[in-house]
Amino acid sequence: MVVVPRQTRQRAEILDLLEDVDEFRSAQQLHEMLRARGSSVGLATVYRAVQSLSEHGDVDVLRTEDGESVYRRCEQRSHHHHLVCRSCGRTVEIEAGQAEAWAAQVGAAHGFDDVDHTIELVGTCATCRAAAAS
Amino acid sequence: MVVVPRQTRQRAEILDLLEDVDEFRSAQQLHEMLRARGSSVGLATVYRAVQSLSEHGDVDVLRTEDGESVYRRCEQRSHHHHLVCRSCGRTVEIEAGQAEAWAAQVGAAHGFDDVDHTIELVGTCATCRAAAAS
DNA sequence: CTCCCTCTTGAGACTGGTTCCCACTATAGC
DNA sequence: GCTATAGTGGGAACCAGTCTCAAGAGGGAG
Repeated sequence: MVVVPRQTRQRAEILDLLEDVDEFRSAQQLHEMLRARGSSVGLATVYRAVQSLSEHGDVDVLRTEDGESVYRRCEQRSHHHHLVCRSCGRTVEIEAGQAEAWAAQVGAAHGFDDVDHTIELVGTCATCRAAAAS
Repeated sequence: MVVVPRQTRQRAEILDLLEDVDEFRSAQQLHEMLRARGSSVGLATVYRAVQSLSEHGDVDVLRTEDGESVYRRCEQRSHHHHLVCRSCGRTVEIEAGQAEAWAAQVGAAHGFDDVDHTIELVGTCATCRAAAAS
């Protein structure tokens, strides 16, 4: 009962773009980047694409501090978390087995079932720290 | 240089309300609840109040899945995390020493400094699970 | 107790991200 | 190729949250 999205020029271009980008980007940024590349795709289409991609697990979504959704194509298709540089946006995908075990255990201790967790790390990467010290 | 907010009827009423509420609520919900109680406070004022309260650490803020900010008066004034029931909103404040140590360690391993973390747990509490099984 | 400066309030305008609407277009199975 | 059907796009709509600014209140000085 899984619906496979139809293959269109627009979706292909959005996927292409996501391949080339390594940081989390908002739908609007992606839209602008597409126009800059010379391909015209509607903003609504970008939103639809990233949404369906994220539902299928092909891109990861994060909410920025000001509530914007940002998207990124991740290497690992399995469940993982992110360590993001607050200055340059560089992103490292991290395993969180330990933290997840902890989450499950804490949930169980309080009688909670089906415990989902949100774990994200934000810091300053070595490069940016060096740059700031100049 | 810390500015103490002036004491007004509106702020008092908002604090009062927060005392009586045990789940995370949005500014809009709080506003409605105030009107239901018969006290008229502007929506903008509710936003201003919860914002300043959260800056002073008097209430905790969470972002819901759809990007809304929700507020709750917490027992612990020190840094802590939450385990929230996805069905009834019941909230347990939890210590996360283990997870925090892990976060700091992972950050350091990748050369990141000043690593902040976001850790929230959502599950189904025992009461709601029992109710669902009926 | 009063005055007055200053901070706060509140109604409504505004912003910006996101979704909806709907006529038009392009895809894919036949 | 044809056609049913899903996808597209531009603009309107939506909604949480912020801003504006005139009117209202708090609270220290006198």
